[in-house]
Amino acid sequence: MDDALAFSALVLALSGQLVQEIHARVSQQGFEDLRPAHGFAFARISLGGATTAGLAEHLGVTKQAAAQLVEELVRKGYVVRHPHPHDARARLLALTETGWAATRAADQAAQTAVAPWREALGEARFSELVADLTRLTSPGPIRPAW
Amino acid sequence: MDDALAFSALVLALSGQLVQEIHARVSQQGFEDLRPAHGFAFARISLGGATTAGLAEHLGVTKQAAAQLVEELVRKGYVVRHPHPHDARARLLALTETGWAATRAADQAAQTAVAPWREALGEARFSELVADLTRLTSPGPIRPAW
DNA sequence: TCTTTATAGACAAGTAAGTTGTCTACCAGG
DNA sequence: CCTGGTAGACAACTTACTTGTCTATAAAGA
Repeated sequence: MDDALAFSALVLALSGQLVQEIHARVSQQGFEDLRPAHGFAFARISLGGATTAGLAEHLGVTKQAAAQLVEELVRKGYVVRHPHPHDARARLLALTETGWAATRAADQAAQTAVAPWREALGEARFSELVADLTRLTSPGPIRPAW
Repeated sequence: MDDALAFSALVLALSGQLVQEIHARVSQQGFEDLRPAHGFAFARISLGGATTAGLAEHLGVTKQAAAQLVEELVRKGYVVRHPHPHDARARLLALTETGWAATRAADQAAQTAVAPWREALGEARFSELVADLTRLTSPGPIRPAW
């Protein structure tokens, strides 16, 4: 077979489509100043205990880039910096209520975007696919495709 | 269920992984001055009849961006511009022998990158998945995820 | 045939989101 | 208490685009 490139292109197209769809719905809910990358920052920050440097590693960017992103999110009111209890150099990141609202909006948008796949595959095959994805996809930084 | 965001993240991670793996192998074959985006340009140009403006539409970028990309590929010896037989404004794009060699390398790299999926799913389920992808993924411009 | 409108591509400048490089303040292990 | 490592800030630079404008050519209608 030689549909390997086609398969890759399709997966890339699908991921782009999901990202775009989620982003569009989140924007529509009033969060127009957020970009797709912000969602992955929110996901990390919402777990608690995140610092700028930790976020940088999670996102696979330099800490300078992460610092810029955090600064932007703070300025826009989605994130606050708290003093770190055990390290005077570091700041603990946390979501504001607005940040949580955006996170909930993204979650709902993702459900809607993924719904066609759930339907098309059926719940069983969908779960299998998720399992395969979890197994075969090496856990790495969350980054745009290139 | 609320694994919709997780599913999206996994698909994104997978596409990034495929792109990176293909890119790495192509680089290793001696094409170190190519980026992932170039591959999609090659794919369009190899079909024949491509112009800069047509390429721009295919890639989902402005024609200025496409012109820069073409200029770069010409400078690096992967692409040549021929006069268009019926339109004195346009130039027909074509791959050089080096361009074809890079295309073949990418194809082979994709096979290798996709092989684990073929094995894990089995040929039948893999084909089903490709069919589902083809059906559910709206044909759009080939772009990085964001 | 002439005029209008659209298109291919070039040239120039601006922008977004990263990068490298350097610095200070603070931490932790010997 | 010194020495090497880390968190984050500040600055300059780079890349891969963008918008805006221009000329030459094409195509279609009066």
